[in-house]
Amino acid sequence: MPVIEKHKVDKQSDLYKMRHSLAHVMAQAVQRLFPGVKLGFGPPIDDGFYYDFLFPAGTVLTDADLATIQKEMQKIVKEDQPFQQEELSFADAIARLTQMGEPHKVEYCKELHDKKGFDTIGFYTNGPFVDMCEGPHVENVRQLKPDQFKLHALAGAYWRGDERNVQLTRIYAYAFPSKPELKEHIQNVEQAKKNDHRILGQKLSIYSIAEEVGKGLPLWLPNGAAIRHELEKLAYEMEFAAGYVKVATPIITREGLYHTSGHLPLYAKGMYPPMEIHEEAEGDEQAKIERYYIKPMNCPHHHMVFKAEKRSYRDLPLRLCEYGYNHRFERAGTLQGLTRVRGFCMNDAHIYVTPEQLKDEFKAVLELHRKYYALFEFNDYYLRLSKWDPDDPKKGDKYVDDPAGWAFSERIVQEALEEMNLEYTIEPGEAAFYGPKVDYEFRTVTGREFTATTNQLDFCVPARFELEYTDKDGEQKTPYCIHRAPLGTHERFIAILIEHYGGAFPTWLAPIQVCIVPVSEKHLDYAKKVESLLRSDLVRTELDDSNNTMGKKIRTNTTRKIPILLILGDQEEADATVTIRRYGIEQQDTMPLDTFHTLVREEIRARKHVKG
RNA sequence: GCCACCGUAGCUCAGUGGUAGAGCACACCCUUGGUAAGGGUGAGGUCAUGGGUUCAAGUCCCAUCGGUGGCUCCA
Repeated sequence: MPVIEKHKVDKQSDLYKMRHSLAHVMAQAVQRLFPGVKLGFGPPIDDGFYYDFLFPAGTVLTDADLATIQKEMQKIVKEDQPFQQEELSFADAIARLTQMGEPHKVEYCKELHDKKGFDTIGFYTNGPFVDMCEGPHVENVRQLKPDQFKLHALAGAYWRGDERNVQLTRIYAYAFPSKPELKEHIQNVEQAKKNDHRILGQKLSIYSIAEEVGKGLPLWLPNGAAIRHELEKLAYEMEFAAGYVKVATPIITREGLYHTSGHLPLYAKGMYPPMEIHEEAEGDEQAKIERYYIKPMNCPHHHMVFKAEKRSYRDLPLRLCEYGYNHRFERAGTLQGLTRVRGFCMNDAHIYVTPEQLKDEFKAVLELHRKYYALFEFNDYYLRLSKWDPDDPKKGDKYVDDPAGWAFSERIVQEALEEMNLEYTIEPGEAAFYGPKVDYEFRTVTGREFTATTNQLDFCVPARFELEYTDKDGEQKTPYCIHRAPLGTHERFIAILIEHYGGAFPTWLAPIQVCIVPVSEKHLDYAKKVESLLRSDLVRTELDDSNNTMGKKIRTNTTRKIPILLILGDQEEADATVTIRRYGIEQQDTMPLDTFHTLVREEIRARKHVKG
């Protein structure tokens, strides 16, 4: 099955031409307002376009300048500027770009010629503006509308995305065929912000990040901890059924282990610096220093668990699982809510297998994903198969040098995907150091894409740890290892869940599952009876005994998105019934307390999602 | 880390150099209510932190800390 193409762009579409042309108009406007500015790239993107500029030294662009540039653009599109295309020989192109004083364009032009084999280079001219460009464009800037675009963001962007290069100033703009479509997009962006896990996470008291604790180190409030508990329970049940065994390993560890694993020194910058323990050795002036690191991953520890006992082929597959707490020193600027943090808890497992078991076991992992994702009703994600890049000149630093191992591993993983009938993209050069991987990619409501879970085939590290099992023939052999984390980390996964459900969780996952609303204080005794009945059955129940009117209590607990409200008044108390009001469902229902008790228990057990 | 913006009560925010404000939330009182906001009273702030300019700084300047968006969707 199908290897799918991501980001397929129709360059001949009117939308593409329009956005691309507007990018040129923006560059022209910027040149008018800031003489001496140098150009970077300026492509159309999903919701508009951007252009990168290098401003003359001392010029700092601020948000206020965006409005000015926008106005200048609106003037330009009213002028009569036809787009004219021409093809220049490579030598002429270089001469022209040099004369224009565009160093970045010269660099890219050379690359097009030297590496991509272009003989001629395209240029587009509209009015006084000339750009090296493959097009296509609209015929005349008059076809562009002054109200179809909006400059909205200013950002630093390194030339070619490499921080060793000069930093350019990027201006982002939205652009759509018409003003109403632009307006709609802006409204959608606003709406999406309301489902942002950072907003809902605070509103629903799920997590908090305190400056005093540290950036990227979230505190889980009781509501968030309840969700974590449910995910761990789910994982335990699924993994237990699939033959996994749970292990537990420490958070700090002596440095030697990370030399064995290869994390040191290669991955050191991604780890918190070591703790040093100074020990006076007896009769020795020299103090010994022992270094401990906080673990960034669980694999070395699981390998040590494997090694703790003599293993036989009869023990395999050995599936060691742990919700392990890891810390990584992520760059400050990349941290974001729960999706990018420095401390996280991973739904990790390492599966040790013989070569014969490898494919089936990898398929079983993919099957586990399928079950989880069906339960959560996820549909907005895609799979990515990451391979090594044998043509990469720096492959020696990036990948273990074992072409046969790569060929075998990649074949196994790809066959597993095919046999599971899954769609995926292929990303050459994105593999892990020790093997190919299959990642599940999600998008946040704010449009940022990230890896939710990763599954890797490791044909290398077990040997570094000298992991062995005794095979049927009595020989000592090294197992393959599958690293997998279908539920990712609590942090990212709960961020996904918050946005996926818009904070309105299914009952089993909801931090508060049932909230009891007594009609008046007279009904508190009955309400307490119902509360303790449900709580004794582990239903997360809360009683709203506040001195508020009923309407207010319903409003308050509805805005908390609690899945089930129980209304208890004279009627219910007299008949030993409850009146159920579900989140997002108009229709109310009154039923005997016993019936409700059974119903809610079953709904939670079966992890049903009752929707309106 | 780098670029831009931001930081005022638990939360959302107003306050453009001259005595720190509102709504929600919270506490207490009245109200004892039948399906999305009953009424009253009160408490709560070294205006992120530190330094500077000024007769005077939440407001202007600098630094630090923290947050938000962005840092190859490539002519």
